[in-house]
Amino acid sequence: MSKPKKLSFADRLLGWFDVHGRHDLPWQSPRDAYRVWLSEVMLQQTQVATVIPYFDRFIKALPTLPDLAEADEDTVLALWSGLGYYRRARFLHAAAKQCVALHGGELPRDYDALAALPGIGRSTAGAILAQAHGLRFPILDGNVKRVMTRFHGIHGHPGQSAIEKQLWALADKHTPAARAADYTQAIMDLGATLCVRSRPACEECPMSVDCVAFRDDLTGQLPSTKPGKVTPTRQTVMLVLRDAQQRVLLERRGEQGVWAGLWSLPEALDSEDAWKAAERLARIDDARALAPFTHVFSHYKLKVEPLLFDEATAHAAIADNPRLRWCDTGDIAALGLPAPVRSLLQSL
DNA sequence: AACGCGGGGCA
DNA sequence: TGCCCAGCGTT
Repeated sequence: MSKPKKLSFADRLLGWFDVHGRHDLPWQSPRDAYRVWLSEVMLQQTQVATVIPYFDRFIKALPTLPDLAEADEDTVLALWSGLGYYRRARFLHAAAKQCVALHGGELPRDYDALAALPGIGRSTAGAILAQAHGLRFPILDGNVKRVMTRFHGIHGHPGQSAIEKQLWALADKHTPAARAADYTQAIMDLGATLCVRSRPACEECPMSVDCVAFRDDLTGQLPSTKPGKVTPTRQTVMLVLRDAQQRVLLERRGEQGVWAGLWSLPEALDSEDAWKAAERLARIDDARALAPFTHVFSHYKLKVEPLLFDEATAHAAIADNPRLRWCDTGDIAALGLPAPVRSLLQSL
């Protein structure tokens, strides 16, 4: 006796959808390509609840694709007003005109022709073909990405091309030949109502029995967040000139750029430059490298190599420079210093 | 205040 | 190819 065959991803999802899915969205009835297209473009940027009134208003004013093509741009933009991403409204308008000019006033049923229209990429083309015509095409919007990364336990930011490729393959694998329209709506509904970004409702989710993220308690880590931009690393040598009274020479930074206006240490590009710079500031004869450290800014990292010049004797000339001053510990406490510089000086 | 959203456009 | 952008909603 053979075991009962395990339900496929699509079958389980569709079973849930029939009971709990959304069946009364305005673009579901009547479900034509123009309405699906409009809803998809609006939904690229905005959630269902917000989209509905905009969709209703838009479709009432411009009920068919030729109506949109003939409308003037101001009308289209006015109907879009409040949704943001106005370039999409312009693409929508331009695509409608192209459909009138090239495709008999209808959206093409051919994937390549559809994806060639402005504002329609792979996912939107798939959604239109699946939802309006029941054709087996996958979609990969934010909902599907979230469901796939969690269900399969895919680590790595979905924006990375390798991850995205993997997600497309999984989205395609799970898309059934039968009920393609319902499946497309079902997976979006799952992502929008249960498999939400924070605090997903796994207890109610029909897919959790086979979901890797649920099994391994990873729903909080998946999908992986966008990695911080690879920040460039810059280097600097900070000069710690200390005189016989243990005072340190501080230099006020310029008004532009990082740490603007703060008191900091004189800097040099490298250790060779550091000697020259130090000799301009004081009479010195000995240097000792201190422990280097890296300071992280939002947009770059700064590797700091501090160089200590002890027993420095100030040149008379620098006394006249208001941007330079010899400070003892008490002075330093009262001045605005960048945190890493303060910390460096305290460690001396 | 930071992040995410699909697709287009640019290096 | 990878990256930046748009404008608003969500967290």
